[in-house]
Amino acid sequence: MSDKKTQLLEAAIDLFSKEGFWNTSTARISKHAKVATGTLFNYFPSKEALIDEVYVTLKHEAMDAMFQGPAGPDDLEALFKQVYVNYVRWGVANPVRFKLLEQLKLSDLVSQETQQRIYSELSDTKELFRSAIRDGKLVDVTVDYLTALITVNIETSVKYAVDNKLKGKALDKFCDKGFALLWKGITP
Amino acid sequence: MSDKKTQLLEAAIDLFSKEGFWNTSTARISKHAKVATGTLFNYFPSKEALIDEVYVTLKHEAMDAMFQGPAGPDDLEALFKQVYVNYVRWGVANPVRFKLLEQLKLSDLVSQETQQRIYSELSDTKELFRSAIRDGKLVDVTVDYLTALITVNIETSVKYAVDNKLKGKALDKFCDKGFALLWKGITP
Amino acid sequence: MSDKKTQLLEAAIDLFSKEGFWNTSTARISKHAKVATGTLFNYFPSKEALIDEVYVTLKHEAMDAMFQGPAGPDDLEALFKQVYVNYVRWGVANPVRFKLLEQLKLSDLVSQETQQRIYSELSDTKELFRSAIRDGKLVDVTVDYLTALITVNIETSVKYAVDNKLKGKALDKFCDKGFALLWKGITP
Amino acid sequence: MSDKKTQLLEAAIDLFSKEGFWNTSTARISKHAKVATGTLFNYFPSKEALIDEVYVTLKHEAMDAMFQGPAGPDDLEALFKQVYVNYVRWGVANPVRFKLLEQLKLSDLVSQETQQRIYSELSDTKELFRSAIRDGKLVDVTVDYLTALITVNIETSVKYAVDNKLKGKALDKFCDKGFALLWKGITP
DNA sequence: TATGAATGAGAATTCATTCAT
DNA sequence: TATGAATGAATTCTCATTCAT
Repeated sequence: MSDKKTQLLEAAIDLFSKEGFWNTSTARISKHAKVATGTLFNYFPSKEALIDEVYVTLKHEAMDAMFQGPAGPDDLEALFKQVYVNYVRWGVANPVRFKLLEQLKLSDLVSQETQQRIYSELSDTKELFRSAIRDGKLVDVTVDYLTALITVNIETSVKYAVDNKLKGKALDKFCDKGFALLWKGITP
Repeated sequence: MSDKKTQLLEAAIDLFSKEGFWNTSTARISKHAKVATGTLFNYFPSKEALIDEVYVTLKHEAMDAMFQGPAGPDDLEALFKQVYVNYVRWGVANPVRFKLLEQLKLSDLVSQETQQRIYSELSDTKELFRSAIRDGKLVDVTVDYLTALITVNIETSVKYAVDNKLKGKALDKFCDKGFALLWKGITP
Repeated sequence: MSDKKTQLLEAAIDLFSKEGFWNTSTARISKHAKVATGTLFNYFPSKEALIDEVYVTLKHEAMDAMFQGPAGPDDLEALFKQVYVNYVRWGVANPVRFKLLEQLKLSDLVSQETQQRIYSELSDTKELFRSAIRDGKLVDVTVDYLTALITVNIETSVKYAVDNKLKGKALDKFCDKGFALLWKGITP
Repeated sequence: MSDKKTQLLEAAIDLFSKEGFWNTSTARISKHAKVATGTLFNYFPSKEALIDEVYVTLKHEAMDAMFQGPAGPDDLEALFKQVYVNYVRWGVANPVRFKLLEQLKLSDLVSQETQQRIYSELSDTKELFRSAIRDGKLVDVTVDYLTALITVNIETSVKYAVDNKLKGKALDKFCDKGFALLWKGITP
């Protein structure tokens, strides 16, 4: 990715998280990225497109972080915990990016197409949920409802860890306890 | 509350939910409320103050709805379930207001003071949680974490019910199952 | 018509004729009219709408000037000459407005609707042409062609009189000769 | 003329006629001509210079078409008719170029120098008019006025033929009638 | 208290032109 | 000679807020 494009994305992330999307003009983003006002529009056709790309960038970073590690689909609990811990750790390590991602998700600023695109990248996970429910390994509610419940639980946990600046042993302990609680709540 | 003030708040709720906060100018709110542009500023010193008051209004409506019914602090499960069901019902009956409330909560548009004020009105509930944890009736995590988990679970449930337009028996059944899941997840 | 609206229209006419449409920004028009930049958009929803209204204003002025005088449809030649002379006189008296009108007509800047609206106000004249052709008082070509020929002849005559700053006796003489030429060209 | 220069001129003609001068950016012209944005400025020092050259190109094409054929200055009517018919035919065959030429003439976009240059190429014609007037073969008005009248008559005729898409016999007939009308109007 | 015309700073976006490669 | 990324001034239009009536 071009140098200037990266600069612009980073500047946008920085300013958006500090000041909010609507209080951050494209002019300020350009200035913060040390490029001319017109340059922004060489890389992003509109402010909306820039926001979309910020979202995709952060989402991919978060997903890359989450889906790391040795655990495979055979041991469901280990896999879930791995994702849980990975995400909490990423959030704690990148609080600005985490907060921004949360805000973007609910802001109506990301286009439908982009949200669909990201969503479709998670179809494997959804399939995993579906078969786990069918096999009686997870509680018997609709996939969508279960997915939503799990998602907000993890997000809330990350937010708590971030807000309380947990780290080291305390963070490990929090993860253990938090995941245990989640697992208890979603297994039959 | 003055007639015009109510008209303005209702017009704001209507337009905010239809078009979003940033696409709704004070001029359009005034027109929608059938008052002059200047009149809005007789009742609200600024657009931000109007948004704050919209938030307080909706939050109070939701809270009034939630904390209704016979159940008291003696039977914790019955009380929780009552709140759970009340909120889901309110959300299903007022999807526009529910959605708006959710958006406002995460938008950085409500001032810190207002959020604090609302939060402090919930101190009783928090106290209830605290003693329930101490008595071993709820899982042993911090009050803040538990409160957050319960809150997002309920919100997610309402959103699911709203999105799927559940009503009648199906809604009752969803509430039963959803609450059972929640209760299982937060009791030792 | 409101004071400010008139100021804006006059400022627009002045600047458009001096600098051209595309070199005249709305900001300069506002400043020239001694109102704030936003005020222009209280009276005209867009720059295009302003241009449209400038066109309508000038066109109506020109038409009001043309269709004055005692001659009626009974004496066709007298009527035509009256219009011819009226228009030449108006053009000579208002060279800036005349030039601007000519430019606007050919600039693609006036909306189709507005052109149609003006055109429809001339249906009487067209009807007069039609019946004169049918009665053998004018040469037998299509109404549209004849109208176009007469129009450009008059416009060319005005332009010549304007460019050469004819006035007084010289102007009268030019009108006599010019009209005689035109009349000779369009009568059988 | 260099290949790329021709491509650029043709691209400019194409886009100008489709979208207008002000809605056509140099970037789009370059892209349409399949050269880089900078290349345009290797051949034309500015957008204005490009427009000038478009004008000269089209004007020369039109003039080349007009002054063809066997008729000479001895038979004035035959010569005039030849020019008249040639121009109508060229306009009908090249409606896009004709329309563009008309627009350019009135747009203030062609520099004074260029207009002078073209004008001076027509001095022979003007001289022909002058002597014809002196010899009593054309009506006795100033050369400039007569030239202007004849010019707009022909242009109007071409426009009519173009707009009504005349061709074949209908076009021939129109030329005969139209020229007869013109000739009647400018001969004593 | 109600009105709504007026304000002017600020927003997103465009585009002719330059210049290092 | 050809390229096309970079520039930044300029443009149209918006809108929260004010204030004279």
